Amino acid sequence: MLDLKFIRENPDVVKRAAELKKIKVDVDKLLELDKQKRELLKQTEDIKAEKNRASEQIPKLHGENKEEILKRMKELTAKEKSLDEELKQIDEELNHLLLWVPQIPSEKCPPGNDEKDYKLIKTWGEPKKFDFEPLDHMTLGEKLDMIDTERGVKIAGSRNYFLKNAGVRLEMAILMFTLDTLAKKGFTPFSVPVLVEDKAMIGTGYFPGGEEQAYRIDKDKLNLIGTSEVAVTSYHADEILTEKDLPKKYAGISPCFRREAGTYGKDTRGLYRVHQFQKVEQVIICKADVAESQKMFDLILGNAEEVLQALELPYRVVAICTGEMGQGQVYKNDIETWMPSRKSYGETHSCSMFYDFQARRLNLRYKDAQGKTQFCHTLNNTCVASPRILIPVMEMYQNADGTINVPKVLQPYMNGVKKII
RNA sequence: GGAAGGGUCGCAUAGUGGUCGAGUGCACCGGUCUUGAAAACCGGAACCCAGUUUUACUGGGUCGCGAGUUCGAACCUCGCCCCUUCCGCCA
Repeated sequence: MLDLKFIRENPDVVKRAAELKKIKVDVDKLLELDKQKRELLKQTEDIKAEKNRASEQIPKLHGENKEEILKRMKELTAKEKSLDEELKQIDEELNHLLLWVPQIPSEKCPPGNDEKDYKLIKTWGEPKKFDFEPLDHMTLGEKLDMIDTERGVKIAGSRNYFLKNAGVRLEMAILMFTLDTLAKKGFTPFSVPVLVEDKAMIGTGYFPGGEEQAYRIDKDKLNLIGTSEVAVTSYHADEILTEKDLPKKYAGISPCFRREAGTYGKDTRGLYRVHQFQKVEQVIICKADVAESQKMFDLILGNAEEVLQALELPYRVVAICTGEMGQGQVYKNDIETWMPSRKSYGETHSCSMFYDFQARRLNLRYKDAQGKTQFCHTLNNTCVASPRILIPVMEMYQNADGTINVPKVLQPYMNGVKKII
């Protein structure tokens, strides 16, 4: 959500942002409603002020004077009621429109509409050259009895899977290694509710607009989260934090659920695109300062890179173009990790900064050093997501005989096992 | 799921229709006093919206949320949410 004052003063900037992000929102209508609202507000507040003054007098009055003023009060109340009704309608419409207004993308974002327009920021490591014909993670997983998608689909439909045996242990090892890495850097781990109310989905910017991507438990009006970001960023909603307690560095771990609507027929083989996965997510809540936000962005991007480097997986970092950015994002980088079976880099991480977009929706504030109350800035980045990360791990570490070496840093998390056979 | 009790400015509480413009205690911030601290005393302090002459002032709103009764609601009525205790069920 943007500050209404900002929209009033910069309508063209807002319209341009909506165009770049391909979001349909009638800014002129919004400003017209805003104007109407303020006019009505003035009228109803004048009436309320008169009523308040009269209320003080009434107990002191008697007889005719009193009858007269009571009559006047009745009239005022009737007028007030109809104005309030009108105001309520306009306010509802205004708030609805406001929820669609996008955050202004940073100047640094490459313009464009799809992956072709991403800008390469950096690459790390070299795609591996095998001296044998490498297998893909599915073939390896079936051979080593680590993955069973056939039965996953049998009981849960397409894009579902079982992990088994070393598959389970490998996933848990990666998650625990990542959580430990973050804990050492002062991140507080969170295990979160995966079913949340609408306000958390709206607060983090997923609703309205993302309803088709979320599983919905209608009976209880709850939604399955697609990322622990939703719960962790909402953790301090409606609170006023203190500047000296910022930044908050949080690490959420949770199962994540995505309907993958509109991706029919895309990435159907293997563990790349599935309905349920596990993720360790970094969430930052910091003071409202652009330089501080940038610093935090670099920090959480660096943390994710550090995990990939520890796993010795080649990757690259790309800047996402405006047309592919979310409504609330100011700037976004993806990390793509080399996946031999795809013969390309595949998205494994997504790092976003929001400035105060989410904080405004969540009513998440802090008192600054001068004692002024301000909206916080928020950011988040994947630290690791499984099973997608299992694709490069299994494929990069495979041997000619179909066994898989366990990355060195994960061995302590696998009871010292060095090789999956 | 059933029964009872409860939700007031950080915490604890007072408040049963107008003087609540929400009192008191603790905690907090500033000051006086003190070598310093404590104590004592004095003062201050929430949040949201609108407007203006914009480091300030004025008006409006906020006692879990929403509606109703009334000239007027923290207070009365109804609905909802949440918490506590007991019973039932249960990983």
